[in-house]
Amino acid sequence: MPKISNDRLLERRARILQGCIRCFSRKGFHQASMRDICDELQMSPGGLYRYFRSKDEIIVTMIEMDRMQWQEAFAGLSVEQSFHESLAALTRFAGEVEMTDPLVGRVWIQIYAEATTNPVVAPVMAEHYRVMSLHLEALIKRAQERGEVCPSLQPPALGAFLMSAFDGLLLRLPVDPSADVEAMQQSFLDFIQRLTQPRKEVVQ
Amino acid sequence: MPKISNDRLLERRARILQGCIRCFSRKGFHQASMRDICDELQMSPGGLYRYFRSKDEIIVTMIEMDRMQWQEAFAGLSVEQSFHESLAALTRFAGEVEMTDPLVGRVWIQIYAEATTNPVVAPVMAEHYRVMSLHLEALIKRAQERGEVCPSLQPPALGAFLMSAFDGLLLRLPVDPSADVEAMQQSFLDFIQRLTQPRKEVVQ
DNA sequence: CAAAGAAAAGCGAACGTTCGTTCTTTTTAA
DNA sequence: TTAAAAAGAACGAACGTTCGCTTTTCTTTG
Repeated sequence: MPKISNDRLLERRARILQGCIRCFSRKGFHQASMRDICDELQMSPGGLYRYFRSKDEIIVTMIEMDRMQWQEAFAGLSVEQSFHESLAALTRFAGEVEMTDPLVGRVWIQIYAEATTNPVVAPVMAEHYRVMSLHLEALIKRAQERGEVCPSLQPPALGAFLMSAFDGLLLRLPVDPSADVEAMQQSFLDFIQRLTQPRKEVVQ
Repeated sequence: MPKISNDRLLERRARILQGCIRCFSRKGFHQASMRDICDELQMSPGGLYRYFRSKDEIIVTMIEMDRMQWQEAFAGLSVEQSFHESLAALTRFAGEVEMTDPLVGRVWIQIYAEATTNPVVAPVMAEHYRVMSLHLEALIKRAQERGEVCPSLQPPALGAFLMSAFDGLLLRLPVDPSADVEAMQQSFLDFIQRLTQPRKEVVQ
């Protein structure tokens, strides 16, 4: 009874998701048909549907995998790192998993779009966003306690600002072919450093 | 010979676009069928296709209409306004045409998504983004010449940062039901004020 | 230790819908 | 009377998904 091992199953699903990213980034979520995905992966519809019950489940799984990766990224931050070192590390991580590979960035815009109308995707995406926001706000609060970030800045508002800035970068990349992701990320970090540093008046 | 007048034709097209916004925001660009749009507008496919040659042309027209509106918004800025008054005015405009009505915000995410893969939409969106960026950079340069914005900040990088922040807000709204658009816009403006104000060292 | 057996894994044709668009027909208004 | 405008039936293509069949692979057994 050749029941696939759990590791093999996860590996298969991961491989399928990679193929889906290629297809979605090439044609878009709804333009890429299940047949396209099958062709890309050299498998049959029947085989594909053994690993994902529906097209929606594919996109939902993508979001959940991303959430797990971000969870690890936040967990991997050291308390010894400064606020700006932490932000830089997170930015580097974002670049690696979402932006440097232009394929993934495109797919993320499509996931956001899908979440606006698809009732299966919406709650998963909302939860993803909520968790990310909380992580970022916690990071800001800690930085304020250590005097690295001006205490007059409200963590929820500042967190929203930072998240929006980097999310917005995601929107720009496919539309601006001349954009240099890493240079932009670095300049964003510089701006944030300048914005958040405590004022002399406040320190005194 | 009832040939429609030019005004009436434009009015018709505008009404159709409004209906499309309702449909797209409800179901998404690809999930909303031409039939859905016809039902929403109480017209027939034949009638609809008299005003738009294809579904792509609808979304392209939406982008071009938006570009014209923004062109007017930038043109309407007074040279007497301070940089931050100008930004506030633009933000208010963005709120009115794109964010306060949650329908439109959703549709814009879909337009971005469509632009990542649809070869008809992509160049129109790229041009839209390019023009917006140039306007914003020009505004920043003028502000620097008048000493309202720290001259050490690079206009292209700062412009990209500001645009990303507000674009990112667009992404957040449908995903975060608790978000208060206007409060967030205000806090963003405050952050930008703090970020851009000239430093004492530089002024001296 | 091979061969039988069983059940999961994989396949791909086929399903019923629905899609964007076209085209012929009817209505409308000058 | 006439030509534009609106209507809506009809088109072929393509969609996500299903389902019955074949292949593969591991356990069990002689």
